[in-house]
Amino acid sequence: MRLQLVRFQFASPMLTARAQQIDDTMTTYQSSLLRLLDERGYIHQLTDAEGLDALANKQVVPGYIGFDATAPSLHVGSLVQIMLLRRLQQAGHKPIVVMGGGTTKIGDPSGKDESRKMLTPEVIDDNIASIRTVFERLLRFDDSETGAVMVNNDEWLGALGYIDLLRDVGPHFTINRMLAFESVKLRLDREQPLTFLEFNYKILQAYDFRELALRHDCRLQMGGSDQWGNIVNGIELARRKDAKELYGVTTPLITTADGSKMGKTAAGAVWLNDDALPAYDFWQYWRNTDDRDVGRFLRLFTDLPLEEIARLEALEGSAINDAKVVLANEVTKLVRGDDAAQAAAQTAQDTFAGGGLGEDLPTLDIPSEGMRLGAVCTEIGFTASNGEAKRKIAEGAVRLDDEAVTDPGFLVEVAAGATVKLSLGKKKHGILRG
RNA sequence: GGACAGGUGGCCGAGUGGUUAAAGGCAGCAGACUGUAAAUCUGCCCGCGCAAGCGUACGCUGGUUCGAAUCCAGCCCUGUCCA
Repeated sequence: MRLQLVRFQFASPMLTARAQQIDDTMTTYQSSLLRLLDERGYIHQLTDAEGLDALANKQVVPGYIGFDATAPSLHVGSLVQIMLLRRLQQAGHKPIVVMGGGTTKIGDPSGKDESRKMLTPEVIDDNIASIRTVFERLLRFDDSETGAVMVNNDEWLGALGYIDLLRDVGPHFTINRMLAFESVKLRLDREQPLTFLEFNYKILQAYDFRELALRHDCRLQMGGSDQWGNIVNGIELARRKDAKELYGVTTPLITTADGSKMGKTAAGAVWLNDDALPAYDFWQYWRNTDDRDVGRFLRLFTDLPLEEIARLEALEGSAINDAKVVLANEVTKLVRGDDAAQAAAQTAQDTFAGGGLGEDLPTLDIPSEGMRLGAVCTEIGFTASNGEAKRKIAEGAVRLDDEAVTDPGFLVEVAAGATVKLSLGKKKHGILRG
């Protein structure tokens, strides 16, 4: 929190020399790629705007973004990067999804307080397979020139011997410069440990870019602003080793208007995979977007035309809620598919506007002998523990069929075949079935 | 290997023998106000139990004491400086 302000001050002049901060006065781009990225708000920094602009105008540019394989699903925090690959493809270029199977074995020190636990190769492979399903909705994978491909950096990192690596790329990194990295400094400033293993992450990331340039003629790496240093490292490495000209783009750190990072809720991360988070909850996340974020998010996370977005964004007062519904519909459609989006929207409509029950709400079967209200709240997932449920009940936050129930011991009974609406607060609604 | 500092609830951070399930802040949840927004005010915020109550908890293991997050010993881990 306290270091956030100096976040973008890169200490080494070497790193910033070729960077170009994008500002309002930036001249318009020639290539449809950079125009698209620029007008939709994806660009934070570019290594060589003119060079990339010219290249994108002249040929299909293969570009990649690296993703973690530490969990079976990515979450909303990665969605900007995924959308960025989608834009790349929309602009007629080739997206390369790099899964960090090899680097996951190490752990990226960026921003993290503590070292990650190491995962077994089997778990990593399963994670990658699961994550791939989301990419398949948002990108077109095929063998054509602009078809997306997914690769695992374990393919090359795994085969690399340590000595070979040291001899090959080691000479191109100085400790002096590595120490200047924000992610490294952060750890040191906090007096937290940074292992040598994690320290090496930077070298491997640079190696990825070079390897992709050789294998897939990849010319562009994109990523979050925290990846700037890694991207520049890769570019430097390829220039020195192979005399290749590569390019980098970073996106702004996408925060919500109240300053927090995207994708965290009390219940946990907002996962992209179907089986990690119900579509209804995913839809609700977007429906609850802060007013100030609506326009920005529509540009970043939907394919709606800019004129349409401008119109929605201009809505004032409670009318902006319509824009939020559109946002929720569109994003859910992209990430979860049409059906899921429609079901979630319909459920929200029925539940909130209609005051009734939507089919897509979480549902719990009540045994014939009944169930205590506190247990019901926890079982359906509205509260984390019975204690919390009881507190909420005592506070008058829990309603059955819109009637507040304040007795934590209340025995919930639902006649066979009947349904009762359970609500906790304004936003959490569910169905109890007899 | 040596000297010093430190390890507290999701995070930050008080607390040096009892009234401490542990100040305060952040995050979170709920109530009021609204628009399923923001801001603000209020309440809640370890677990189990309908409840009385019980069980866990201040790096780990033992010890002192009627009583320990607080004292002692050993160990583990982290940082800083030195070798």
